[in-house]
Amino acid sequence: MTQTSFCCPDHSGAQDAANILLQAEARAARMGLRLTPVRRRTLEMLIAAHGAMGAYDVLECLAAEGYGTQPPVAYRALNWLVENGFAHRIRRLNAFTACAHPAHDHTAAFLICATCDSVTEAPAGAVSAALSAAAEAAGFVMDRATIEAVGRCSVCVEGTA
Amino acid sequence: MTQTSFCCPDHSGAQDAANILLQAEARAARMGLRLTPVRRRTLEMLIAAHGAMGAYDVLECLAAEGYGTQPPVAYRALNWLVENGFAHRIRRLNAFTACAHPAHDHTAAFLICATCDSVTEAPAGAVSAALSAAAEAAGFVMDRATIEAVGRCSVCVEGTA
DNA sequence: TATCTAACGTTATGTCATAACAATCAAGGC
DNA sequence: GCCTTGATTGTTATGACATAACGTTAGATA
Ligand SMILES: [Zn+2]
Ligand SMILES: [Zn+2]
Ligand SMILES: [Zn+2]
Ligand SMILES: [Zn+2]
Repeated sequence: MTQTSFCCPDHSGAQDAANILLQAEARAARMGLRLTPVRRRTLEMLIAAHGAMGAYDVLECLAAEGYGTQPPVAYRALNWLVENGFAHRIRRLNAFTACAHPAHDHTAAFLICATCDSVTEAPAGAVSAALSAAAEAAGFVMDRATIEAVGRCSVCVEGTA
Repeated sequence: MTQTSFCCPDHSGAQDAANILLQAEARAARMGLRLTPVRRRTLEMLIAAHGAMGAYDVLECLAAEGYGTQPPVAYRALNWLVENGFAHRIRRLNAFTACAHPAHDHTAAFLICATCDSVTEAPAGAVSAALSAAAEAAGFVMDRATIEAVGRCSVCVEGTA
């Protein structure tokens, strides 16, 4: 796997795959987090997938490479990656995707294309702030958020227009 | 069922249950939508539940009242309600909730309390606008969105402080 | 080395959701 | 009225997603 950049316009501004992995490794070392073989391989898969993967897709790959063959193996690795900021869960798709910016903590928003199924991580600072403000108006203290938009990506909009 | 107002502070500003149902009926009539017995009963349940209900919870109630006993019965009613703006789906909970403002189309945000499991629908105009803007910056055209915050509601914050 | 804990793997089960098809019902044209 | 047509409701069966519980292994600690 020597891919050094993404292939579609949706990701023109994203870090390339190798760079994402480097950021993740640096962060794991810095925080004393154990990026074990299963976890690391799972993360590599998510990065290479260039989009969202279901837990059972991940499991299939892991099993083919000699790791465990049962669902908890995939779910444990995926949940650990999510909890530690290396990946995100896309609830609308019941799927997971590698974080594009694992170097720093952040709330992410996802742009899900209804036509080509692509998933793009977008900066959600302003959105998160607006949501937090709306919550505060109701006396609600926000810990974390799920923010997902469904529509058409730039490629598919072009095709339709 | 003659409840005319909600019981907890989280909903102090919400329309009361009967009023929500009236709004929904008016809207159905106005738009020529068929609020059939199963659909109407399902909506009433969601309103009375005063929070989110899983599809299988709904199914259990419907079955007990003489409607169908199999999952598609509940899912069809729930999906119809969601598609036509009478209810919302809470993805984080794999559950559904009655729309608090069925009179007009809107993007909703949900405040999910991690302590007491309450779910509150909050106005999401500003949040949706911010998300739409972030999407547009990526050339993405947003159709609809899932916006859910997890944290602690005003009641539970009080208790902890 | 002895001990402790995190991580891994398994079996088994639970929960959520839909495909496919048959029966029924409401509305419009004859 | 009677038939056609599409929407709605019901069923059986299956698929997809996720976790509980427990034993084993591997790394760290003393
Ligand atoms: Zn991220
Ligand atoms: Zn697309
Ligand atoms: Zn609503
Ligand atoms: Zn609460």
